[in-house]
Amino acid sequence: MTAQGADVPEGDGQATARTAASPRTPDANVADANGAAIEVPAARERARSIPEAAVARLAVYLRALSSLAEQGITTVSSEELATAAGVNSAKLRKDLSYIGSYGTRGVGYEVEVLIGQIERTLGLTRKHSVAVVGIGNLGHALANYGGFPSRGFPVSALFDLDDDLVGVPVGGIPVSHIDDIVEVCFEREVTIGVIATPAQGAQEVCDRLVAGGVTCILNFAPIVLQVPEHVEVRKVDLAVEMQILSFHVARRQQETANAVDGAASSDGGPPGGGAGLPGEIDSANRMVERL
Amino acid sequence: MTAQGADVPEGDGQATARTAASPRTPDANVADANGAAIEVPAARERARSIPEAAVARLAVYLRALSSLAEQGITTVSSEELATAAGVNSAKLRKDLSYIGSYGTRGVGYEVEVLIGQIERTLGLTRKHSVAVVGIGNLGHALANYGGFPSRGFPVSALFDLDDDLVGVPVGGIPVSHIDDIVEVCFEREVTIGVIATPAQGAQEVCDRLVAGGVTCILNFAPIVLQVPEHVEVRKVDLAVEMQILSFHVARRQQETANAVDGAASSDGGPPGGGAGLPGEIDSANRMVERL
DNA sequence: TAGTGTGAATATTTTCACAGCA
DNA sequence: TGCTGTGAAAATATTCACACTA
Repeated sequence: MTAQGADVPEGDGQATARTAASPRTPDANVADANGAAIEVPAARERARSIPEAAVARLAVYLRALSSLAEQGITTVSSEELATAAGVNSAKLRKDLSYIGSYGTRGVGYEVEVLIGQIERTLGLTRKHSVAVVGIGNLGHALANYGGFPSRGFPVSALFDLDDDLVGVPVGGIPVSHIDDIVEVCFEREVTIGVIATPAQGAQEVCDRLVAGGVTCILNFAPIVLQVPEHVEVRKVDLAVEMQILSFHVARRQQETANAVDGAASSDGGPPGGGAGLPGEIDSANRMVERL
Repeated sequence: MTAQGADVPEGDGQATARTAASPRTPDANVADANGAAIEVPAARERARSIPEAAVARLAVYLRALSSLAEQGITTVSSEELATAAGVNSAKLRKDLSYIGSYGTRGVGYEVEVLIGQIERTLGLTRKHSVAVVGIGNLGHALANYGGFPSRGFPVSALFDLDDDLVGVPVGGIPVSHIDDIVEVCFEREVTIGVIATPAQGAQEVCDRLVAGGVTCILNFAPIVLQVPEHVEVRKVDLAVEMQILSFHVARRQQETANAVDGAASSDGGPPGGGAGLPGEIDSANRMVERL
């Protein structure tokens, strides 16, 4: 969850994305909105919301569906769509059930309908202005990226610290100075901030984005950002991804080793005391900083 | 909800796409009946039983620890480290318990020791050659990235389709042609392949990487890769991340709206047939393709 | 005394499996 | 007949809370 999900220690908020549970029952849960909303912290009412994990998958389904639509396909079964999305059909059906019942028994789903419903659920029927901070290699990549999704997530602001970069248009948009984040974000109604700066400045940048009214942040910097409750942060961490892959390689090798020898083996872990190769990982951790 | 916690998804949340993952898992550990694994299992057995989610977090702890080490701090309590990593201490302790008991009651953990143990667990005591395929904006960013982690994950090969690019050194390494993936990967013993190509060519590239002996793939292309059982795929999908953020914005707005009005619930779904704005999302789905 | 390590209690996700409808 | 929608069971993951010890 890629990660990302939310780990919420306790607080937890009351998510309320009407699930359209039972076809009928127009309000039903509106009731708890009463008590829950006011009952302070411990009010872990958790109305029936869409599971975090399911939300992430909905985006994947959406892509698969778009692809199908492009191919002119108008109907799909859960089985087919599941395959295209890389999940099993039971999970797919369950996920879709969270947003309502838009399938036809014995037939499947109408591609266009499903696309529309998922878009609605994900809030994609509205535009989300994006600001990219840190126009280094990655920032350039993001900014240049064909004007970003021509629609849906228009990049409307770029920021960097470097004076030589300020004013220079990247991907069609002139770079502004970091000092103007608050002002510019308000002006252009930026909703999503993408932090592609080195770790050092990230928190500061984050604070400014928040001050500028940004409520969603996609963080590429290798640090844990501190943000107020109402701000949502998702982190993309290349180093972590690589390390997870590394773990799997290691595990696999171990398995093989286990299977093969079975005896001999000098005990797990590398020789030497316990400090492994600290220096090695150190650089790995810095890996993304200048990405 | 927590904002912040975004990182470290639970289960899957974020980006893992284990394409051919067989939901199977017969009787995983249960130790291989036949001896062999009874003395050593400490590390081995343990390794395979670490929850996916915990593995991802270990990488995060590692970074926090490295940071502490740099500051000259030699000891940390679970509370402190947890804060630095953005999780709660209970979870952190549980995670650490998966790799062994390296703390001192009443005191905390020795930074260096923990670093060493986590590195070992993640298999970071060995180098993992990386190949980047698709030297577009993102590919450049990855390749240029200071030679990638000077150690740990050296980029040892770059590939692209463009003849004008072949031979040109990027980040110090000359770009090879995609047709030579298999050969070069074997030659340079590439373990991790990073796919930064448009969606179209991704599967093909993936197949070649696998043929070249690559067992881990980090996929930036917006498609679900088909791979054999023994290959591990992790997916980083910008479009998905953005859409998840979008979802949270939408949910939040709904909550506010709900709280305010509270009546007049027009029931789910936009009027009309229900197709939403297909065109809009379409572009969003293509968003990453040329990243 | 302060803080780890962990069994047990919860909470969340995933899978099953099947009733019910087009 | 074929496939969706979903309770309910099973599997995972997260939190609690506390015994235990350096």
